[in-house]
Amino acid sequence: MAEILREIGMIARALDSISNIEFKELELTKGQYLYLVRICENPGIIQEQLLDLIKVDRSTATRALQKLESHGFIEKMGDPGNKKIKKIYPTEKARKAYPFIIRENEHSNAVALAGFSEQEAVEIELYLRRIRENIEVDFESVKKGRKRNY
Amino acid sequence: MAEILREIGMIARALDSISNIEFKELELTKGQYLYLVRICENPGIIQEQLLDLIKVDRSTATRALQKLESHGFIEKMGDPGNKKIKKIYPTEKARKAYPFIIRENEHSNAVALAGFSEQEAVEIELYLRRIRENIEVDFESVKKGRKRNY
DNA sequence: TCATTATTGTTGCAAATGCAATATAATAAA
DNA sequence: TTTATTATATTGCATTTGCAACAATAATGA
Repeated sequence: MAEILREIGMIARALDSISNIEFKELELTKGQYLYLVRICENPGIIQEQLLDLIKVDRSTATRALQKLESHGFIEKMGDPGNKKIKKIYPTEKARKAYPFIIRENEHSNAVALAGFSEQEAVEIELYLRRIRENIEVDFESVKKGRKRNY
Repeated sequence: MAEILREIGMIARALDSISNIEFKELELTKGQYLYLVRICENPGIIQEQLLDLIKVDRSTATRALQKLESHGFIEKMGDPGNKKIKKIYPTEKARKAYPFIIRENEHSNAVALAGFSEQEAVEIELYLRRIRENIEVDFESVKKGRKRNY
């Protein structure tokens, strides 16, 4: 069987590291850009849905969002219809930062896919989506404490 | 242009999270399995080469290796011919843990590639290798402080 | 209805992470 | 040879990370 875990890990760590370094000039610290882009694209999203888009621990998200809020990037609003949830909205400051993040990400994406034909790029995107869909099932269940057998 | 960064990030975080949870029964804490497998497969490797195989910060690696050593998983030995480097070797304890890690990783790999034909699996492995080779150039240079233009 | 379970969110604490600065040895350059 | 530069490894410090435990509301079921 082809081995893809290590390559994916290397790529993800390298890309994340690059982004974290480059986003310091936006006064975003480690990991925050992940939340910021998704909140800008999904204003009113709640934390639990955000977890799904990012695949990170609940508590990590709570803390990251607290920091984003205290630094004026987002606002959390309670919902009168459902007191359990808090809807998250980007501030003007976040919307200002957004294009820079996207531009950086697009650049990294282009670097990553250098030498790929349009055809190949589409193909790998589809492959990755399938892999993500495959693995998120186990992620959910292991996070909930279920044991896998192997 | 196809967008692959987010999928890769989600997959990597999910897989890493699963592994970290599952390797607690080996008394390995977050991230340590990464180093352990590579040291078992490359006995005598030095930290600097390990960074290259993993894509992580120097200082993070130092600390992870210190912990692995203090917990009896590895040994670091100075080289008489080159006093700058320290060769890293797995202990018996590490070699005992190794097969479990591999088995878990192979399982995750199989889950990730569920529904892929042999042909597709090979194809994505090659794609990922190309992407990793593309991105590691930027990783090295950004880590060294060079600014990218975009 | 009322009890049980699931969902959503937060905190305590211990640990990992990573930038910046440092140290030391090896190599290159002057 | 002496100086400058590069390679390798470590540490200080501030921060993020994440399991476990908790809290509060909502949804389900008996």
